[in-house]
Amino acid sequence: MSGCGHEQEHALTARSARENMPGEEEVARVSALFKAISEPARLKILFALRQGELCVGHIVEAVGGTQSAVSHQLRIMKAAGIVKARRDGQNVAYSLADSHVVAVLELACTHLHCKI
Amino acid sequence: MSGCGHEQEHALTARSARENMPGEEEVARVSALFKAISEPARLKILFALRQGELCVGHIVEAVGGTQSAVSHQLRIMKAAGIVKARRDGQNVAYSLADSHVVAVLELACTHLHCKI
DNA sequence: TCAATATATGAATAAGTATTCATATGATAA
DNA sequence: TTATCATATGAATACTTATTCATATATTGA
Repeated sequence: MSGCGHEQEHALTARSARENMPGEEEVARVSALFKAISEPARLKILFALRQGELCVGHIVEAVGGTQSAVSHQLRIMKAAGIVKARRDGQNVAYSLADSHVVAVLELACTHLHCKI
Repeated sequence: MSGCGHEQEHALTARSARENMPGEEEVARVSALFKAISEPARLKILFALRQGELCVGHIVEAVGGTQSAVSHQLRIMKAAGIVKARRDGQNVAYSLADSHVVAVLELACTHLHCKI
């Protein structure tokens, strides 16, 4: 396996990595969160909602695609705790669940050296 | 489409969303980044590398799975600019490309109210 | 050079996920 | 209540992505 030249240094790191490895359930939750914001179509919805609350019809206008697809995507992000919904008469208005989402987005953009 | 009750407020937001929507290419880059860190197997590798540089053999020990699968996952994360590789004799040592990655991870955990 | 070890990779299959289509639900106004 | 508009959803298909298996490459020591 690892007759690694840095046995001394790496062995400690490896042991520490095993000991500090989060459990399957926590890993799954983090995974679900990133999956929910990793599809281009959903990212566009997030970028739109960054400007403020929007009802589904306006989201469809802003990001393109069909009403059905957008609705499915909103459901996934709502289940992941990324957006929240509020019924408003015939419409349903969506908004970002909290500020962490935008912060994660902006940090990612910083990493990519892009000026979104 | 949207005879939305909040026409006045939402119309401005919707226009702003359209105007500030990043281009396809930028969306794709952000998407690729989040995809790269969204698989449980890859997340585990990131959690391991958070402790410091590790060669492939040690990563396999820390996260489980086959050598081949881990190698494929490392390739994906390297292509996404998340980890970097350094040959060290027979081994290849991997480490996190920069601190933004850990920051994104930790922010995500904050969002999920988990104490990783 | 040969054998041994560590890592990488192409191709196939398996698994997972998005999109579409048809239709259902919920709300309003007539 | 009925017609209409906005949104949601189940099921099927299409698409994308991960994992496996076999094997290739690279490095070191004998």
